[in-house]
Amino acid sequence: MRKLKEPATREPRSAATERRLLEAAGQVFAEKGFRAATIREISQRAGANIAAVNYHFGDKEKLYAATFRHAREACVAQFPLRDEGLNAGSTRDRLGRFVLGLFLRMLDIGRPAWQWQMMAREMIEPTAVLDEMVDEVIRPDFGELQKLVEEITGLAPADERVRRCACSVVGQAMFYRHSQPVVRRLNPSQGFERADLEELADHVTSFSHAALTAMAREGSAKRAGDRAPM
Amino acid sequence: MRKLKEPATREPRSAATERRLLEAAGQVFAEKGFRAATIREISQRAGANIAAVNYHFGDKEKLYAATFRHAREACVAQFPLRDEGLNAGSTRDRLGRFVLGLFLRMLDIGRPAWQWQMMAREMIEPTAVLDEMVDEVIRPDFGELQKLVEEITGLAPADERVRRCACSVVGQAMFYRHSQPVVRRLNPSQGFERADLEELADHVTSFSHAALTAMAREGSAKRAGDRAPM
DNA sequence: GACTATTTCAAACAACCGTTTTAAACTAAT
DNA sequence: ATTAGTTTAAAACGGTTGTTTGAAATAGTC
Repeated sequence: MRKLKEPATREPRSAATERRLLEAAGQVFAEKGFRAATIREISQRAGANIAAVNYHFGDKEKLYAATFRHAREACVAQFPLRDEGLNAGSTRDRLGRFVLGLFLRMLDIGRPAWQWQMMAREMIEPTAVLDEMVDEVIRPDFGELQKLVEEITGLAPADERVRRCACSVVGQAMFYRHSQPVVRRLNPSQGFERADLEELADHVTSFSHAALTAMAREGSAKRAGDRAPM
Repeated sequence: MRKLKEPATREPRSAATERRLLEAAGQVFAEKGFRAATIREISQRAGANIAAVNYHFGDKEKLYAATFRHAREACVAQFPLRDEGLNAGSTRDRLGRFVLGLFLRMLDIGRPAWQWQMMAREMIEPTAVLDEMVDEVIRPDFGELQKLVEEITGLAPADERVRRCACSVVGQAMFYRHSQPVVRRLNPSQGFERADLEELADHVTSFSHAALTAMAREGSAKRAGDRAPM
């Protein structure tokens, strides 16, 4: 049935078409969505035969899962949010780097543009690949942000306000991705080049930092008082 | 060809099926998306014939546009964000009412649940109905929020920070709608009942109000200085 | 009550989808 | 060169889609 020997030297033929297939599938899935995307168009863009998808990936769903995983790994590798070097500096600097990383992941023009479009589609019709992404990327990154919020506010880890503040930070950045068509219509002069993203990240950072430090003041007043952390 | 007289007394037969068709179409479009939704299922749920859609609305796209418009008008009528009575109280109270209104529009269980799912789809593949909604609903509501931000911060209307702050407020609330699958996975205990929405709105309000008042202090320091409002 | 316009119904149409099939082309080791 | 194994190619198969058709049923008017 299958080949038993695995030379593992290099994969010259089939691996190349698989890569072209993944690349084309990412673009088409992002543009059209899973249902509207056709294997015929994907194969055509990849310069492969119609049967190539079923031969290399089994069926359309498995191609979709493989494409999503491929995109996620490329994106995370390009813009890491948790790294040893990211723990240096003041809490304000660390927050700024986290927010800028979010913006670059989501909106940096160039290679991974269509990946977040697939992510947006998963928000509407979640499949198994979303669970995978939450477990392996989003939850750890979100935990890192929560720790940062705890440091700035002095709130206890179990305090629900920590999670809500982290949601507030992420939500501000996410808005420019998931509501981009509205943003572009409300403010056509808003650009999304690298410099624009740095400006937006700066705003979100100072906005959030101001809110967090204010919560630190009021939180410390309450912490000694009636509400006991769980 | 067509009827020339228009009695306009009442439309007993065809209007009823049109309404049932719109209702069913909203649910199916939200669940499956435009492409995956089938006229057969819509007609079946509405208790109408397969040809009814093409007879009453022309084709599938026109049914989609009509459905979106129908949903938008119902939602805006139920939760107005700009009203004479909403201008009373402190700026903090007005901000709180605006944010709570946003949450109720987006997440209040019951009737208009699927409408925002259609909105989310428009964010991915914008059509002409999005332009219509931006012009008639979003831009006026957003302008109201901008005026509120100007009052709290004391910034000039032309200052870009006003728009960015308004985006920060809206983005926090929008996060719980457009990233709801992620929120539910990150925090399964997060509820979306009326009481939960009020809690979330309270958090977003105080978070934003703190950031805005902080910006008011630093803004007034700068306003006397180098940067002149345009 | 007959006549006309409007609405509903069942059936069929052409087009497109994902998938399968079968054979040809290619690679690489004997 | 031959042979086995892997990859590509073209064509066809069911199945589903939006839309159209033409007749039956219903409403309103003289």
